[in-house]
Amino acid sequence: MARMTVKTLAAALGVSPATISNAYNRPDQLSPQLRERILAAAEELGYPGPDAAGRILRRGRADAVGVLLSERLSYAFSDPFAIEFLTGLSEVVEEHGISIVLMPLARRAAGSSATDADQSDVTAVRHANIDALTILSLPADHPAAMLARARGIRLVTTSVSSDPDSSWVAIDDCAAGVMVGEHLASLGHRDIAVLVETNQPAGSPGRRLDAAELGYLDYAARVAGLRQATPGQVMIVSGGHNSIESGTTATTWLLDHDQLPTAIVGLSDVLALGALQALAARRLEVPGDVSVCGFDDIATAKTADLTTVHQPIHDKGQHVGRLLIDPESRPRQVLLPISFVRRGTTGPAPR
Amino acid sequence: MARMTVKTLAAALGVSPATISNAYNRPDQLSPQLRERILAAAEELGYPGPDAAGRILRRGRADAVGVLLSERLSYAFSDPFAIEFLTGLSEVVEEHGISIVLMPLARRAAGSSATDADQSDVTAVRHANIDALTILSLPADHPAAMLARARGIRLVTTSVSSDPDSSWVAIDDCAAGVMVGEHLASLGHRDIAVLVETNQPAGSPGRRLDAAELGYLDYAARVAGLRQATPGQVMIVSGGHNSIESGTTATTWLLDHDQLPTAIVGLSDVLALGALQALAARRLEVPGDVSVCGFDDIATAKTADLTTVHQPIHDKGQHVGRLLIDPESRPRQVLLPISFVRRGTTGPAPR
DNA sequence: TAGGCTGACTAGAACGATTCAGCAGCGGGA
DNA sequence: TCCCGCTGCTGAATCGTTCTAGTCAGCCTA
Repeated sequence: MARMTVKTLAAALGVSPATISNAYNRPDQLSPQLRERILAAAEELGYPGPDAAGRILRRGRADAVGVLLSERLSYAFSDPFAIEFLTGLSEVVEEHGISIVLMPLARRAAGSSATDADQSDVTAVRHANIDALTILSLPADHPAAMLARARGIRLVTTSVSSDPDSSWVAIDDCAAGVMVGEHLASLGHRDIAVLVETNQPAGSPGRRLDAAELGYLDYAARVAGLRQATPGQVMIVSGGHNSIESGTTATTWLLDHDQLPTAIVGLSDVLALGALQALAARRLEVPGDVSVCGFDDIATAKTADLTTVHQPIHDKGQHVGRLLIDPESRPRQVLLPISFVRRGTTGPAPR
Repeated sequence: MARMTVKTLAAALGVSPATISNAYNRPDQLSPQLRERILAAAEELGYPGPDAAGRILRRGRADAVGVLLSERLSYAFSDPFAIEFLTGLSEVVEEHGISIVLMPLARRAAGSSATDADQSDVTAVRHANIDALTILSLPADHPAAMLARARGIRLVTTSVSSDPDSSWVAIDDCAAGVMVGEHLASLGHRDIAVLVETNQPAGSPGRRLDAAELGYLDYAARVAGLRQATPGQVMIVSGGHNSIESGTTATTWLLDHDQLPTAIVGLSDVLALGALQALAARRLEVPGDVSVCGFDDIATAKTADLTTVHQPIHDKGQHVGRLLIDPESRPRQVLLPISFVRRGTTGPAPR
């Protein structure tokens, strides 16, 4: 038997396709008896209801929003920040029956392009059937974002932008950096290392970065703020993508290269937690020998007694969710409050 | 200016729409010069590439797989099992450039239906544009699963089924239950309480369930196995959906109703962890006063020194991922190994 | 009885792309 | 010289639905 469509079912029942459609989507447009008859026939003939693809094409709406988490989808799931963000986001969108599409951002096989960001393959967002998109931990001028804009997909980013036509929900990353910088400066730290994430594959060796290499980084403003508020030198190190493991790798690199500063700042809490692990493994006292500080205040930061900058991650997700499903397309900007949280991992710089 | 489509771009360039399509999808079908010319014109005229909806309708493939996690999407993110499963799943699918669609399962507003499961609204899976679907923590005969089958969507479930036409990746839940039962029996426990999840809203009060009420439960086999291997009585209690909080609620209910057994079995590790918290809050010794045991062996089970039944969650996600994207549609079944992990939360029954 | 209104249903045109069969034109082998 | 096959491109059909603009019969009102 041929595939059942709205047309074949209509033919079988001797009614118009439009009526079948109405039976499913607008019950008030036809008599209850006929509707019952149609639904019964659908059941009997095995018509599974309107096809999603056809429906979406015609209606011009997918009832789904996209989330681009980071270079590798699978990394995101081990990132408490991403999880908490997603929780807030999903609370809002699921309330409206909207689905969430998580898209991979494959690395292009042969990369002869100039910039780092260009290396990622955005076909997934090109082919994705979504009404709106949000990107996390990616700069607002990332190719994926540009493509979304070009495709006419509502875009909500998570970093401050001066463009009044863009929607975003963000914190003042520079101010956050300043908070940490001032705190460390007041404690006498003049030699600081910053742990950043890079989109290097897992297990990459630690390495030192030039400030210029930070361009691609979504959180570059944090480093800028830190630098601004700190009288001493700031070295930038990375151990790979955003994870505890990378924090450990980067910190171990510092230790192995005899570059141990008096304070280590993880650009995210997980990186800072990784630093704590590496230091513990080498029997170094925190904050006696080294101070450690993070950003974001994820749940485990509290457990680990990590000094950090709090931001309302869950709220952020909710706000983004609201903007994503908002039918009125006027761009909106939301700046969320942050606060410095002093805990036990920072102390006076050793002499 | 009118919206750019493949047709308008073709007209502007004086070529056929087919050629535009080929320029994007089959570069070998046209000369490199023309392809360049087309791509350049697209850039200049602001054509964002083929529209996703039209493309999907025509090709009959969405390049996306769906995941139905549980009653509430947002709950799933706080469930380490789901996260680990998703990690494995995403590793596989992102490798193929396939997106993951997380779908909500809204509760229907007015429920006059007979069964519990019927109460959930499956419109999300009806409208979802996906090639395959997997369901987690939901019985294989859940309406959502039935609908997926009817729609001709490949379905991969996570519980054993005798139907040779169905694909699944699962463990032997009954055997897992037996393992726990035998362990507890050998320690002299004759009075056991099982903590189960129900799809009740968050913050529901604890309550006792009849065995008959377990029908809807995906993990009913675990209870059956447990009962089978245990000589004593087994009481079933719930505090709501699968979460630490529910475990606490259910355990508190036991304490408040003077029904404290010698052993508490959480049907998942998070429920067991909740039990541990509730017991600690009441200053009860584990395993001195009460033994506690879980299922699944999530990462925190190890940290909490919780006795449990190990299953390869990450592998499970990977296997499901592979079956989801497998183009050859022959159904496949995968039974994963399990092992009992005795840790510190179980001990001899007190007299 | 004419005119207007309402409720129930329909015809047919989009929506935007992909794909298959096919058709020029051209170079080369026999 | 003839014919074959190849490259590069096109025309038209198709995917399955929804929506707009109706038609039509029946009923109420004046």
